[in-house]
Amino acid sequence: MAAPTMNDVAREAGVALKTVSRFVNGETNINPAMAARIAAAITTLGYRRNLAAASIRPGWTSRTLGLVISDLANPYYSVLTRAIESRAREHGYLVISASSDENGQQHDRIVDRLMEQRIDALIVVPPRDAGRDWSSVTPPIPPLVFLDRPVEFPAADVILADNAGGARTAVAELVRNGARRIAFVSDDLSIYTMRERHAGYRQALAEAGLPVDEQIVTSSAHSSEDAAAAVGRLLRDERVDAVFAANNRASVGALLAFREHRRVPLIGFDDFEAALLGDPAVSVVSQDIQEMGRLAAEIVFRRLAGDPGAATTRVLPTRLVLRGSELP
Amino acid sequence: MAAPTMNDVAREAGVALKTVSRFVNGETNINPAMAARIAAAITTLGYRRNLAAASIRPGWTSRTLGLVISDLANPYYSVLTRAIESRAREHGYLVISASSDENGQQHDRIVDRLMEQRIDALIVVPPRDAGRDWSSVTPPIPPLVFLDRPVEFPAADVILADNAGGARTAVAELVRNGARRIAFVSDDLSIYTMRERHAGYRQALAEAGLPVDEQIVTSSAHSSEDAAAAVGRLLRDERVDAVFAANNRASVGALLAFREHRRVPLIGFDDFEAALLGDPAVSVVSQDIQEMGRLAAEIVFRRLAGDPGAATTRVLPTRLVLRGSELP
DNA sequence: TTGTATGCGTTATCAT
DNA sequence: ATGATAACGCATACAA
Repeated sequence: MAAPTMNDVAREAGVALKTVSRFVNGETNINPAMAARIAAAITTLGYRRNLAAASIRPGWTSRTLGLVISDLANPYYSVLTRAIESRAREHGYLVISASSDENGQQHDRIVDRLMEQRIDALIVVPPRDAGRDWSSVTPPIPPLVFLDRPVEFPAADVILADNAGGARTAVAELVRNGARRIAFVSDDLSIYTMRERHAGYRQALAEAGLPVDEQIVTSSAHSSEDAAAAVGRLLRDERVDAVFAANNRASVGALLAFREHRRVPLIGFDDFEAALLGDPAVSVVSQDIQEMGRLAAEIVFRRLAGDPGAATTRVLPTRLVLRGSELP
Repeated sequence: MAAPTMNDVAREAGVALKTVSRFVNGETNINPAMAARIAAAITTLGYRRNLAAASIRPGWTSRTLGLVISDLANPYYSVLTRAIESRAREHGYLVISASSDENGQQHDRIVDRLMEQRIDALIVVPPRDAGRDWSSVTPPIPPLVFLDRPVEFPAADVILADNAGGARTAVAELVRNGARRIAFVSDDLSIYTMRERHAGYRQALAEAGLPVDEQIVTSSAHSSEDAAAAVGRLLRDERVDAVFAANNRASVGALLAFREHRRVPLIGFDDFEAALLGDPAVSVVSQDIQEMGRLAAEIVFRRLAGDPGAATTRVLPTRLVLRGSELP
């Protein structure tokens, strides 16, 4: 009833345990006759090797990656996860992913559990509210890559997007098209990416010699419904003549609000499926999420292969995709 | 340099291995003084237990779930995965998920690997092109749940959505609003859900006494771009007076085509983010994906708790959400 | 309450 | 080429 083991196979085939191990591990120096007997025994018994048992041997690992993101239900993270998963499988690795919901405690519990599961490497999107103090974590620590948000931890590689630069370019474009009073809609500014995009927004205004008015900056748009309500309020200000939406939820919210009030020029951060369906289609600051995932996996496997180089920080460029919604 | 083990902790604390094991497993009968020494040793050494090692002991498991879906980048599956992940964590379980890309070989490799990793249970969306012949898989097999598509395997539970019924209701609604020549747009009919929705479409037409015209049935819409092109072609037929889109990609494609040609009444299968942004908003047959994930997890943990009941097949209802696009 | 000895399924050493 | 035996990190009878 219990799962058959190598020992069972060895007995069934009338060979020694070690020979089965050799066969299973694809070693070549093995008598064809014995190999056939072993193969037959494996089939009749329905034997499957136990990788968990194998992985506790010195020099062996779980061939498993840990990934901690904010929320897999958000397309941004699911596309990212998919990209990492694809690369991982090319290397024979499986991915264990889990969502922190931006909750520091939940994040920490997940990380602890993944470490106990002995994942070979860890890719982490740090949660909004701090989470674990990495600097106090004692080695050995598996290869560690932070995504999207920087963390003070010398041993880890970091991959960021050019959030500030992308936002700045987008807002400058709105200004170039004649906007003078541009509203800013984002999720909580305690989130690094939101802060950076907000900084880019302010920088663009400053460069254009335009004033920053906190009345038209709102950072409470967690869902698209929140964002729709917020933009609705902002549009009551007749002088608001454009909107910069700092994430895809905010963009969707702006579109919803436009339906009920009035349309103004809009650029959003992050591409989203519905962007093409707007009339006009929605212009966005696009980041290459797949590239970020690919790069994270590449770094991880380079580290696992033994690359001892100093930790790196990569900032990926963003791209302003103009589709019409930026125009008055 | 290597990760510290229980033995290291025991030596550091000056106690026996077993006492550390007791402490780590939260047993109570333990001398407070020793407990303190052990706690200190764990901190200084940075000890973390090795769950992989623990899991090979009889009676212990990996506390890990395997999940095989089609494509995590598709919002349908990412929401599903997220729902399962949330429930799993409530039970102290981690989820290893992987995408088959509807490829039978890839699916089988993933399943094999997950079994070798000794996941405690397996949740599977069977791939389009057959994949593994489950009936030939030898026990013991972990608790197994098939999602979205039925499989001939008596030991497994199955959760389906009412694909045919949902499609039938939607098409009937289009008919009720005066449509007489309704185009059908779907992904490949080799996919079970597409076949079922197609059957519902035909049934509704039959019940309305309307003819089925294969000229306006297209099943090559894998992406929204494919779907847009297909719908564009269909709309050249002046008499096409409505579209039923059999999945969310097809719905998006229809909306794109409407922009370039003409708008006709539309109902889609599966809700999608952009549905609310259309003008009019897009009516859909909505399935409760979260409920499906929740239910899958519930069944799994009931089986893991030892429920020996016969395998069940659940068919979840769909809901027709009318938002305006169904009208002429 | 604490410790000793044994085994889980696997791979590695070293002999044959 | 094959096999006996030890070891991986952990938990559990069982003894003390």
